[in-house]
Amino acid sequence: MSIISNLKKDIKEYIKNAGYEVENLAIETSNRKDLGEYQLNDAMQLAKKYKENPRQIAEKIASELKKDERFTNINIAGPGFINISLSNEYINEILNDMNKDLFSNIDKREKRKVIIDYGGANVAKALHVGHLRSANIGEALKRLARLFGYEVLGDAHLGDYGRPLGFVVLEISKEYPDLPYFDPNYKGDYHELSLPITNEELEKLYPLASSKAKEDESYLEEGRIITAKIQNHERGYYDLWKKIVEISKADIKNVYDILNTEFDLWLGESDAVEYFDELQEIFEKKNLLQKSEGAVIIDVSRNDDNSPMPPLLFVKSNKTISYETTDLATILQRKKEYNPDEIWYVVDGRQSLRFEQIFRAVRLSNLVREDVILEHVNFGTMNGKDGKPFKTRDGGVMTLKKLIDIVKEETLKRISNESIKEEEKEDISLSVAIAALKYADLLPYRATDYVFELEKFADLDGKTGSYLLYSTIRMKSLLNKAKDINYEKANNIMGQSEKNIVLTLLELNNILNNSLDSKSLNEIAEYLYVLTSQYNKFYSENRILTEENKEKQESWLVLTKVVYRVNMLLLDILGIKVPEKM
RNA sequence: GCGCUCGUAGCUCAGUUGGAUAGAGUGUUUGGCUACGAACCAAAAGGUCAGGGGUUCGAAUCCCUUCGAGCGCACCA
Repeated sequence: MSIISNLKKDIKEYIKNAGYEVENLAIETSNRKDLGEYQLNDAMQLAKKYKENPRQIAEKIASELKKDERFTNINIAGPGFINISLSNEYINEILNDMNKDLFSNIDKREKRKVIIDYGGANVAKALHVGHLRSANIGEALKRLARLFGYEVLGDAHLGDYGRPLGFVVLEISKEYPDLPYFDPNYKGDYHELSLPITNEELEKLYPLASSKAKEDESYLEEGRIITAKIQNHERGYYDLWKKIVEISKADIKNVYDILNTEFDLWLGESDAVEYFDELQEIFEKKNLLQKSEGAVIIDVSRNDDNSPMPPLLFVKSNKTISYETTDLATILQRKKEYNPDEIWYVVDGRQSLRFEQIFRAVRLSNLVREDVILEHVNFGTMNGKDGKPFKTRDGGVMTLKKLIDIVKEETLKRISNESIKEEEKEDISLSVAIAALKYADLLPYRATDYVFELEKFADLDGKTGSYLLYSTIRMKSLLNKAKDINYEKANNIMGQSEKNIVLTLLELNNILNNSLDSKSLNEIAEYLYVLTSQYNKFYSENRILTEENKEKQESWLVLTKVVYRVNMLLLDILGIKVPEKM
């Protein structure tokens, strides 16, 4: 068990000895550091429950706490706040314990199998800034859950099955009508053909087709027909579509690689379609399918709904499968192939109604066990400064590649370290740029609506990814220079700056648990900054390598090592790689 | 119209199972490199927590209300 959990358990015991029972201990780091390091707020809450004077309760608890020599400076203030500080001996003990084994200070959880759906990339469409959050949050949640002992599969869940693909194929048929894919007499093997179209060209086709469709009804109809042809696996069209997916997937993977985002599964919507018939059977047996306006729908409304709940569209009136149905089929697929305990959908919050419909349909049909958790891990919408969906200055979409390039240019300018060779600068500036981007993206609370500002991401001073990298690299550099010094144990952590760092380290387990519970990374991002800036303050106040008091030096090096390792752990969870130098 | 989310420093955001004096970064002003890496450190200034009412020992946090913003409301995925 982690030190902090042990500590809480013991305090609960003291409260019990004083004659009171608490479920969740109300202890937190004090915001009155002049009075104590921790504040225990249970006395006031117990006063209501036991109908006693809170000051008297606090007195009784405090006298129990005073028996423990780990605590010092126990005092009572206001209506019944109990202030507690930790003894120097205990502070040193905490640090040594973390140095011995960092991971034993993180409370593991019962193993669960989780699939996280956090891709959202669409075939033949460039990844844009809107995909950043999904990738960053999903990837970090995957790593965080694994730290706690979960078995996690990340799925890219490619958008490879809708009308956009029909439009892209339609547009190719207009521009390259001579391709064998459109020749009904072609008998050869499509697999061996190479498509004379690059990914960049593919990405331009859908917007083009889409704008044409808006003006031209017959063009729209052609697109619908082709979409149906692909969905019906019609020879030629289906093969061309598979080729497009292949080209596009390679490019998407490339960008995800740069973002340190690694999927275990690269399934797409199309992979779930083979489960459609079985899905339909399940819903039919339960009598859940109804005909309405030429479509097949599922009524997912309930009597206690306080607003109209639209039905889930199962099959559209043009006989194609809706997005929601594809998701239902995917759930069936996941159940049969992976049998997860939980599925998390890291998707923009604007889709919450849709997920509500899907989840209701799952429950109505008992598609999965009742105890399987399905959760829409929603995140805030990305807008421009004007509050409208983000656009670049010329009104276009900011692609992720473009954004990465812009930030990389900024970081390149900042490299002033003379020991860095020209040929290393490219890699280093990219690493720093990715760190800056990911950190800026993960710092706000997950569900907060996102105001996208280029300056916010390109900023390299203050509370940024580059600050964390710089500081962490500096710690590593210091530890390297101290490698001939023998240091194993801290017993001289005395100064306030040093003690504050250990107190922050003590919070690690709480922070990680809170993050997993809220499925938001902002607490970890904030914690990294607090820990790092506390360390930097300490660093600027002391000269470790030339310190003559060897006990002090040894303690400081242990402290540096633990902070360094915590930083490396947390940066890894956020999906941020640390370069050797910068 | 109905529903969801929200309104905190000039700007961008934390803080919401109710805790003491509401925080950070940035920007502004100022100080610190002959230094273990100054992409750093220190300090100052900056607030009616959108307005009003309520609940209680205590409210940015919970309830009611007004104003304002964003999003969603079956055949786009």
